[in-house]
Amino acid sequence: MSRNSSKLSGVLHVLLHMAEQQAPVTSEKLARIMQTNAVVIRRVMAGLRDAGYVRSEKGHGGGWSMACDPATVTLLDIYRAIGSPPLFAIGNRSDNPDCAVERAVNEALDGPLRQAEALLIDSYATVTLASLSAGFHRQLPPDYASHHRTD
Amino acid sequence: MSRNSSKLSGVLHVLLHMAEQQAPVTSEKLARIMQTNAVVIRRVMAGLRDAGYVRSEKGHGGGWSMACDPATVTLLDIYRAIGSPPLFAIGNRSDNPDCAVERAVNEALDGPLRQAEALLIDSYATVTLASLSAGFHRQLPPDYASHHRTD
DNA sequence: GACTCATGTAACCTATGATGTTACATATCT
DNA sequence: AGATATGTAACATCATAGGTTACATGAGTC
Repeated sequence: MSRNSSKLSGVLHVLLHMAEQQAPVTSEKLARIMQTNAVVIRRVMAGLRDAGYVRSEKGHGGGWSMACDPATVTLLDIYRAIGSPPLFAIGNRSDNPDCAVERAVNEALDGPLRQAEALLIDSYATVTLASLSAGFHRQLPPDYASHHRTD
Repeated sequence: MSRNSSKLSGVLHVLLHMAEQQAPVTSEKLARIMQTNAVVIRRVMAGLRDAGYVRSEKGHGGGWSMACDPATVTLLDIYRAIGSPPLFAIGNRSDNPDCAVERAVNEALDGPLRQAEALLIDSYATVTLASLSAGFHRQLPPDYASHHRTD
């Protein structure tokens, strides 16, 4: 794992796996795929459920399933659904500095940062879950499931 | 302080203050300006010294002083001198995933990330310390020192 | 030479955040 | 009733950044 974790990357991974399944998938199975804990899955999926992108059902035969059309949901939608976590590791030391020097530094750094943020947001807005799935099936046509036993 | 700290922002602040001074400035004074510890200052300045942008002198009258022409040193130079810390808070869960789904996700996220990185790097390469100083003097012409007593 | 001031650096402490884990309540299906 | 799942709080663990102390070294002052 790289040092800068990304809920986004993990959530997308989970979503694509779910989209491949007809029946609901349990947190346990998803956790096995993601090599993490079922509670962690539930935590991170809560945002998607509240946003209406997935559905969760309790009891026998329960689990997680898609509640949206992957062709109409973008990476930006997912990013927002998980709470729009910070994109950048760098930023200003202080948001409202008394020091004029610091204000000048902040201004110089902020412009590019804002541009880069807009670029990321715009890019993610143009990629749908369906196009991600397509890209995935292109590179591995036949038996996608060979890597993860989910049962 | 915002949650994502930035050595870069802090270092630039220090540099601009130093550039205003003729005589060397001690770590203690810089620490007071930055509201931190002298050891932290020395730690972060070590990279700049090794890169030759500043000089440090021991003993009486010692401290930190500029060893470069602010007109020729860019924010990118400084960024690299402090070790090119990660720019982004998001990234891939895994760099070499066995899972084809995860590879597809990574590819989709990586492109925009790379573009955004290039944008930041290019922007910072066009801003010199001198232009930062100029921007600062423009917004506060007369007595810049009123905020920070350094003696 | 003794004294003071300053950096250089290792070692340690502390706070924070991300993630993992346990425990238990609740809902659903057989 | 019993088995299966989610929902969630509470706690444990780990990594990182930042702060602090301690002490060695070098450079001026007297």
